[in-house]
Amino acid sequence: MQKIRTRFAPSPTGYMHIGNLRTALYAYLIAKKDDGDFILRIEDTDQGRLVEGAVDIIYDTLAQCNLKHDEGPDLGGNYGPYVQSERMKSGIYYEYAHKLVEMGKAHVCFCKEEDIEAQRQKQGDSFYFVDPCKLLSKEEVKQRIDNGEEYVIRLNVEPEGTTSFNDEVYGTITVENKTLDEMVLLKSDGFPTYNFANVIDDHLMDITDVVRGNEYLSSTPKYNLIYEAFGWDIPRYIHCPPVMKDEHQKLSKRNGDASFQDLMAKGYLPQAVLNYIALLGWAPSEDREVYSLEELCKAFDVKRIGTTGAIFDIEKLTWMNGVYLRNMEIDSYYELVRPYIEETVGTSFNYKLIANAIHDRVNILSEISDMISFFNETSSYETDIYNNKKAKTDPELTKVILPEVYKSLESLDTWNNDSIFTALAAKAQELGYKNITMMYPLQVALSGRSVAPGGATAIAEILGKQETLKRISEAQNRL
RNA sequence: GGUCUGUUGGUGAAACGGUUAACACAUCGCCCUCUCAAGGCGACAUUCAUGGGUUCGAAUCCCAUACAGAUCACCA
Repeated sequence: MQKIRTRFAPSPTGYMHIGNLRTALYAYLIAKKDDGDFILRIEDTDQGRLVEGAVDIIYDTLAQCNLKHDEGPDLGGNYGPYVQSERMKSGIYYEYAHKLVEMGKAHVCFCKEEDIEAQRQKQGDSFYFVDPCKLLSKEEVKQRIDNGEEYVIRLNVEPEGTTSFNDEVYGTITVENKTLDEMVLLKSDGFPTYNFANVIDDHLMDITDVVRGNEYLSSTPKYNLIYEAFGWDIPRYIHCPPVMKDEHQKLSKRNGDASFQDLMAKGYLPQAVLNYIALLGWAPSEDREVYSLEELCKAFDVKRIGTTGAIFDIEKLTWMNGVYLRNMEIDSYYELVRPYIEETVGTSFNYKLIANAIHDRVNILSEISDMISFFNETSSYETDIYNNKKAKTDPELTKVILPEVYKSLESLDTWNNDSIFTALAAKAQELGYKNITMMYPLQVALSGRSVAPGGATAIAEILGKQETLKRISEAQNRL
């Protein structure tokens, strides 16, 4: 069997959007499932849209996601160059376009763009462009070119009959040829059109599976006409449904939607993002959702790609990110979280203890700061924060609880979560309270919050004996 | 407007003519519990856009309608 080769062919716009990343993921999975090659090709023929550093964003994203390409501008390979603007320099597109003319599959056209447009306006929907230049004799064409007249090369299309192709996800699609234009292959400035360059490159690079967004579904018959004109093999097509922002709009830069970079900045993990977007438009055959990249390679099946646009749900991504954080190997987790902890709390506390306290509570890294900021100092609060139904506490009761807590802790020699808890639980029993009645006021005294990450005793352990006692006294003074 | 494609709960989705229409997120309960989480348990679509067929039997097949998206460039 022929080796599978897929490609990711982004244009460097300086923004890796989620739909694009997913297309890259699918292309990668399709190749890797069968030990194929995944190729990166940069499509930068639109010089006007070129953005500084944009190519690096593409490299960085693929690297962060561990989507390793086998060939590309940075790695080289047997099918280079891998940057379209460089390929253009060798004149391949020009040559292939003219070859098609010689073969009688395309023709030179001198029509003015404005004239065609005017005609289109006049005739409306019934418009079908019949190119008078098709009838020109070879000699006349040559002469006009020699005279310096501008021209384009257009594909010949017979208006009769239909063209159909098979898409792996959408099935067989048939269109009438008369709806197909005699598309421009080579522009009057000598540059190829995107569609033409794409076909030439894919063929020259031996791409077996073309993976792209379903917005290309309508133009695929045109692509096939080019393949057929050359007598080339048509690749397998895998058109992916769009990733939507809501029912009506795709996720896009224009709408200010999150890019991959934005998600990273918010503290999402690349693996979680990848896992989540794999599930947008594709469903595994087993009842499972959490997959590593490797596992995705095995489980992925083109046949299970859906046909309808999927709305990007940040809440589910957030949940999944939390799953990744919780499932992480503990030392990696410490290292990952350490900078976030030290950034808001400094190095005066044991970062591992704090990391443990927030382990089950963090879904995205950017939440950490707010979660633990009270370790620096408690924010101001009203005394009615001590009113707690479940703990049956109120400010008055707190006035008697806090001194008891203080006394118990003051005499404690061993300072850790267990010893603190044991001492307070014993005290509670002695006084005839439920544990929570002792713990809740302590939590408030130490954190200034009604809700805190970790129990009161865990917080006390992290703060240390001295700071704990100090905060209890301060809290008493406020009452 | 022409052409192409699609339509299962708030969201992602499964189902390949016969099930009480999986599962996950979210939501809401309960349990656990020193708060909140995490974890456990449970609730949540009499119904698969609508209307017709075909069939003993339809979310699944066919046809119409509605709605949505894509595409109709010398842009990529």
